[in-house]
Amino acid sequence: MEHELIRARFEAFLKTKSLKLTSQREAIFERAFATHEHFTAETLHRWMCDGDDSRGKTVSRATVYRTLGLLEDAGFIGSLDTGRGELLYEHLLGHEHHDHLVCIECGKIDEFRNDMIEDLQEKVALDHGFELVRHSLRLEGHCKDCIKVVKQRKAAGETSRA
Amino acid sequence: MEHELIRARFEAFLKTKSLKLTSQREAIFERAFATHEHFTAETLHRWMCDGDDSRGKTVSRATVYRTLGLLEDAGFIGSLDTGRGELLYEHLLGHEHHDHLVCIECGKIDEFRNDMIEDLQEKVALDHGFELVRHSLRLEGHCKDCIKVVKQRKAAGETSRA
DNA sequence: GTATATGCAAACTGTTTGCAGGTGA
DNA sequence: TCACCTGCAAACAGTTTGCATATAC
Repeated sequence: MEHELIRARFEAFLKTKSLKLTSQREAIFERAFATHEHFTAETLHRWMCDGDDSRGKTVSRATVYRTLGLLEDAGFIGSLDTGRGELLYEHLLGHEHHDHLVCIECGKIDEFRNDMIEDLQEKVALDHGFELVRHSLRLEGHCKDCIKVVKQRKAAGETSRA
Repeated sequence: MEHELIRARFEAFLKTKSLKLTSQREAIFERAFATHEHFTAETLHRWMCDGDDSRGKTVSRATVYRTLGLLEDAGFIGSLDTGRGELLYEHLLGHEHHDHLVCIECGKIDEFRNDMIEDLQEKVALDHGFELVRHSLRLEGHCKDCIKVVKQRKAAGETSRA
């Protein structure tokens, strides 16, 4: 989806909700859609404070959290939890639904979509009398690059716990 | 699996790790395996303080967290995040691997197992060069009982945000 | 003009940690 | 005995909130 179009939708959304188009909301929105990575609220805040954004507009932490919540409610961005007490965001518009592969070694995140899994989930929900609203599927393991590292470490003799 | 057997495994585990069988660890272990519900560290702590446990042994919050971590590392219990900054535990022994259906209305948690989904996950990981270590799949929606409630609410006129 | 936003700092939640004293093997 | 544990309270991270001030419409 074109950036212009997404931007227009954002403005329309604010209008219909009688929310104001403030410079902060604009900056946060732009920054969130400028990246194709996943990011935490904290990361986004840092990006904006560090002037990594050309506009150099700084925004308070509170506003970042508030605005991300807003964007999520509106469906512009989605969140997935890292499994360790943090929320990762990603923009959704212009992006098909997908699930994630997370490398537990280096943190890399890959995306995938598998329609067969999606269909089976629907079926499972149905069988249990559930009306499926959303799902979160996270596959965790070692990515291509880390598999060797992990193997080497094992070969070098275990010193790990558990 | 028999309780006695699980208990024996727990003691064996402690022994092999040179960990001590303290009254606190014993009490936490027993309490965790006495329930078939999912629970948070906080909940378990409350259960124990409230003397809901016949032994009335109280244990500090810190020890509850430490012991649950221990039990998780050892594979006695598993954790799933609620999606909102809390960890839910469940005991694993005598319990096949399964995934969860969560009602976003009443919080009810159902379990399911679908081998086809499991296989497809392996396939996806393989296709991406990942070595799969674990996964977390959470289906969220409205359970049988809540579907009506939600419908009624909708019929009664939307007052919700977003 | 006024409802809505913002920034700040303080509050909150779930969890972890340092340390002095206690306890199981 | 002595390494390992515990309880406490303080520290932490991520996030939310109350309130006075600022701003979009």
